[in-house]
Amino acid sequence: MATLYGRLSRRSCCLTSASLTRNYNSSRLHQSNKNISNLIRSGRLSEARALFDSMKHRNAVTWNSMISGYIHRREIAKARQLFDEMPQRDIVSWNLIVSGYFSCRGSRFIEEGRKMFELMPQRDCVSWNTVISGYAKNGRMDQALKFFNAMPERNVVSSNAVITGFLLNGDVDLAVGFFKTMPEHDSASLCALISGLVRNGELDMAAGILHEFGSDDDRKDDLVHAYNTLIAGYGQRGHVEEARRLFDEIPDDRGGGDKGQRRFRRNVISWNSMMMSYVKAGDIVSARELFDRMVERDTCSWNTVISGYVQISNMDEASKLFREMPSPDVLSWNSIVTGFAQNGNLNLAKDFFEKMPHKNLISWNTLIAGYEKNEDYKGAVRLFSQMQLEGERPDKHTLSSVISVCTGLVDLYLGKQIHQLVTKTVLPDSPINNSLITMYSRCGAIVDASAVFDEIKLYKDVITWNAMIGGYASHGLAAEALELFNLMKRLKIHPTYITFIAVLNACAHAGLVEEGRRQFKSMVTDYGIEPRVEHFASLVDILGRQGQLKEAIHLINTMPLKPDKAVWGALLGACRIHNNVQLAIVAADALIRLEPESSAPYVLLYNMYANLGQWDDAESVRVLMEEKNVKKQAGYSWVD
DNA sequence: GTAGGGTTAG
Repeated sequence: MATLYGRLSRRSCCLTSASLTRNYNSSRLHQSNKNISNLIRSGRLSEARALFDSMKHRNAVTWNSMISGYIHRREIAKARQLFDEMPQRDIVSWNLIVSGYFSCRGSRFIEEGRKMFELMPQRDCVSWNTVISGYAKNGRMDQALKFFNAMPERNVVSSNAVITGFLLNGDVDLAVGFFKTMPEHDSASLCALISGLVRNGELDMAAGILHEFGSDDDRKDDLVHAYNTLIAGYGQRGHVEEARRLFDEIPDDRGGGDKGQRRFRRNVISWNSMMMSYVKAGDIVSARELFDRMVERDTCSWNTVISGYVQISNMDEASKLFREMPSPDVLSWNSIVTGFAQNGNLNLAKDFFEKMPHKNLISWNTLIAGYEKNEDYKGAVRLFSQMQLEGERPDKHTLSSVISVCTGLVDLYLGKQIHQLVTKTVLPDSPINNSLITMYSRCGAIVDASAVFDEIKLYKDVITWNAMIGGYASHGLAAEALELFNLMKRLKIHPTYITFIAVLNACAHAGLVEEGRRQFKSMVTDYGIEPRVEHFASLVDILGRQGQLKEAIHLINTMPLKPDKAVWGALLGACRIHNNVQLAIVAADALIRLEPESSAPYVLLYNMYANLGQWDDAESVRVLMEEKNVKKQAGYSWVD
């Protein structure tokens, strides 16, 4: 008995301790794996790697998690290195490495991904779908379809990837046709189709399909996703009524105890999307009404309504909500910084910026753009260097702001440095090129401006043309400006009112009265552009410079718009050139009415009298100025 | 740990 008991207990004791050890080890491994994936999820890749390196025992999941971490960061070389070092690769490792190559830009990577797919010891549905969606996302639908057709067993995911691919290429009809011939749809198929149609601007077609296929019972549980996409799509484009109609079609999620039974009902994203539609339409009252009616709000709900108040510059309400919200994230902070910066309150914007627990690139860009817009150029430059010191890499939004800063500072040296940074770090897009052209021409470097213009091979938008024509005009290069304008017209690029401001300015600088009149007329009759006060100012400038002062004042008296300070300023400048004191008094008088605090008209009149030797009159202008308590501003000299 | 779909900030 005792022997038997002893044997048994010894044996079971043995067994128990072995299995305990095994269990202990496996649960430790499991815990470490979980820690790795949590670290990766929160973006702490190097900590994950340190934990990975410290682990004595690893399994395939450990390796695969680490590989997927590198793939998410687009560090494919490191992912590949781990893949090669891995003692035993399973099918997930292979799928990961294939998807890693396909998610990198460039055909070299895609070919490598395909090569890895072909090397796979075995393949499952995921492997095939990875390749199909990889090709589809890179616009290679020929290859995607080739693999789709060659696949031994397809599932819905395969077809959904094809739909997404068609829609990324803008092939709306192919996508819809493919969807209709699919053997089975699931909620993701419908959602992929709807969101692709929305991206292609086919909102009403999307609504039709949603109503036609959305009533199938088996997908009611996820139908709300498709509705949300379409609500947001209508909202983004300002069709708030259509958005609201869809929102009202979804059964309400508030009150009532039958939540479990009703599968198709509003969720937080439906409410957020509807609020966003109102915010986009500038209807903060309706957005707020929805916000107050919501039962469950998430961070995005708060952010949406806060951004609504920021948009209408109601910073009291925006910051009140910001203080009330439970857990503000980077977006909430960025909205508040945007709001204060837009309202010219740079100090508060900076205060909030410095208090942020986490900053991202957008935080920096927001503040730098705010400084630029408020013309605190030195502050913007300080922030830009601070940003780089703190290891944040500027993107094209940053650089675009900083180029405008150089324009504001008229700092050609800094401008050239930024230009070099642009060439090294980003693919310059239209806004970047346009601000480079403006920067160079403001800094007097018209040759560099036209070099930027000439280097744009692919696409010049109308703003690019305007910037270049305006640059030539302000440098007095009327022939170049007009030549470019003619080229633009030959290329069928439709000029805007800004183009004509530049063209008229060019005529003014070159003394081309008839050409100026002709262009002004052509603007109205050939292009249907309503003349603005700036155009009249240019025309007055054109006439005035050539001494046609009577024609100029007649134009001012008969123009259909109220002449502003640019119009009267042009006349006053012309009077000075041609020594017409009588008319100068009229112009100066009008300018003083518009801007009583400005000293410029007084100084100009004073100098004119002085030039003519009429010192008594000059003195009376100075006395008048003193009486009206106008201070002479820097930059205006008593001496002409 | 791998393939397809939804909302917010510059």
